[in-house]
Amino acid sequence: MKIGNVLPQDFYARDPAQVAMSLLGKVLCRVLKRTVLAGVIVETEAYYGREDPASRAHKSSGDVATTLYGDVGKALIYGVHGKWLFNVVAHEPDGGGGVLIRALEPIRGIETMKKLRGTSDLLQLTNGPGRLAKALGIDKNLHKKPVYLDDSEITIREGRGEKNIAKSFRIGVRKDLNIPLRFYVKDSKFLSVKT
DNA sequence: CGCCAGATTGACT
DNA sequence: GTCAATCTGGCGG
Repeated sequence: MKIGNVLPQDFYARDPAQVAMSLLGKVLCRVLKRTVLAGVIVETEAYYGREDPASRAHKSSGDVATTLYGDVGKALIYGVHGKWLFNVVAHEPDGGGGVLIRALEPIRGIETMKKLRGTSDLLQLTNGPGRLAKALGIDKNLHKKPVYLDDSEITIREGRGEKNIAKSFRIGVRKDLNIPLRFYVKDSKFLSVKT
């Protein structure tokens, strides 16, 4: 699997749902010390701003909400239930929103990921937002880092094209919108939930 | 200032 | 099936 160039910042200057769908098949690349950890994105979810009851920007003016309305293409690390979740800020110029990365197919640094995750089961390595964050050594230190700079510790790059895309409602959300905002590669073995 | 909820996971009864 | 862990921000549950 060849890892391509980083995606430009304006890739993220679109509707979050568009970006979420376009990110499938792209490669999330993490440089940890000297090791490259990477995986193909196979599952994403879109979140909007104040109008989205599931968004952290819904009734908030804190740092996370501000970041959701700030520069696109920045990593947004969100802590919940004792885990770190990895998002990318993505929205149109006048809006707010982001994309949650929910699952990866590991392609580089698999041994390191196994060590970080404490499991040797390839299929369990990155099949969930909290799991992939742990497998890639993602934590609050990466908050607000740009993912569109080639020498960044965390980047998103060109990968393979995906056509077999399906959608569903978001996972684990109590107050969802009435539209499907989860996107995934239909036949991937690395999804966070079976479909 | 303390308590609760939240986009989850894994351990335990 | 139930429960707790880690962290942030809103609210007085």
